[in-house]
Amino acid sequence: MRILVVEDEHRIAASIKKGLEQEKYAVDLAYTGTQGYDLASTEDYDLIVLDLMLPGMDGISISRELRKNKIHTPILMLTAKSQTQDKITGLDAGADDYLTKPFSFEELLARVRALLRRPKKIIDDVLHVADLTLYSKQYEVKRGRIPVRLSSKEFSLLQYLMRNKGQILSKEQITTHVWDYDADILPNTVEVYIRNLRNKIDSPFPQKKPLIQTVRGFGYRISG
Amino acid sequence: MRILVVEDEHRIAASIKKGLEQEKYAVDLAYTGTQGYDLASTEDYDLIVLDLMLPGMDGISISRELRKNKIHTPILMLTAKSQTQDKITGLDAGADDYLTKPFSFEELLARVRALLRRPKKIIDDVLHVADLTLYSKQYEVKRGRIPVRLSSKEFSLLQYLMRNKGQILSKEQITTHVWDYDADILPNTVEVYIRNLRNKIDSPFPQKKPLIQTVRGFGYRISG
DNA sequence: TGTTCATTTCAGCAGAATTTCAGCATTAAT
DNA sequence: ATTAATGCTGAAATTCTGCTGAAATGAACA
Repeated sequence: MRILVVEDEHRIAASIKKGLEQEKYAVDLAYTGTQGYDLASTEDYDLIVLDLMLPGMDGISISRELRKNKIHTPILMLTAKSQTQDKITGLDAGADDYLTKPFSFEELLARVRALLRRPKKIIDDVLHVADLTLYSKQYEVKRGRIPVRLSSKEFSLLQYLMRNKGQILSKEQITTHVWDYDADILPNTVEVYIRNLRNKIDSPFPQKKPLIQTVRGFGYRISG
Repeated sequence: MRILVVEDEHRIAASIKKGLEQEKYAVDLAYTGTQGYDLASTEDYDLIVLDLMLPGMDGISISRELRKNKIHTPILMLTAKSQTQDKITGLDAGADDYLTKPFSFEELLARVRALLRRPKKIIDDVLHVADLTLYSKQYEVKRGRIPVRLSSKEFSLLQYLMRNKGQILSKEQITTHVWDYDADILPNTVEVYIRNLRNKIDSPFPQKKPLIQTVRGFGYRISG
């Protein structure tokens, strides 16, 4: 799957690229509107992630021009504020979905997958690891029959771990996926949140095998 | 009997159309998800045959959106693989039956007939949560036997909460559902309306368990 | 025009969540 | 055994969220 990211803020662009590449997508970057438009109209992408405000040629114009030229690559528009008007104009211009900054990488990924129509992602509404269950829609987590109360960050982190159960996830991977792209998070923060999670899903059940494992030097993993 | 078939593979779509027309059904075709959704939400069909994988908008989203908008036309979902998980998700999303590809036309016909025979579901006019009752047509709300006077926004908000009872609804979800699409509403407005509702349906009944719950970091939920 | 009611915003507060910090513990490598 | 590096922990610092009383705005209507 090839994805083109058109975003003038290099830092954000780089962070998106990195995250998507970890998900095994092939990512090209463009930093200006014109460059983005040229690539989009000459190369064959599966998805275009398009910033609304760009030097050279703004996102809406690009979108409109591409559609006019019968290029129907799905477009995910990034907009700075939740300006309803922007959203409408963007969708009018041919964007397929939009995302309001700032967003966490998981949100971006969810939209990307939706646009690429991966049926896989539809499945993960309810996640299981051993007797731990996470209901994404209800924001509910249970160990066996016991409900577990989590804060929203704790919830996102657990969700990310469970979506990748059995896999070792580095602290860096965790921060790029669970936090907003512009969050400047110390690795220690992840450690603290891991501890919080353990205190809520492992420590209260000493008779059960702990689910969250530390893999020294690499990261963390959840498995049953 | 009017049937809408949403299927991107033209060959399959044409074949279904032909077969159904031989059975004296009136058949419309849509080749993309968005087109399908538009037709389904504006025209009055007796049945929708919906492919799961579609360009533009997948079957599950269409299904979910239609149900959300109180369109209860029976849906027969066509799925490529016999993924149980897909089926469950599909049923959750409001589909009434399934058919796994590839199928014979006779199988399809059997399901179509079964679904058309079913008595039409009655739309939920009267909503209940514990002893709270909301009469949509009458714009009337009662806690037990006591009538409660609500403003129109309060009413819409309560209706939305009750239609999704037990589910956590974020402030953003609430604003997009209860307010006009172009309303630019602060999250605080939702907070204020929640307070108003509480003052009318919970606070006056201190002996009863409050129905509206805050789930910090996620949103609000009504449940009995 | 004024009055009333509904709607929306504002500003301040309290408490919760998030993040950092500094010291300690554990591990792996010499 | 010594030493870095890495991870863990309690607690403090900071930021964020939700709640609230009250004010501003808007709409309906006499």
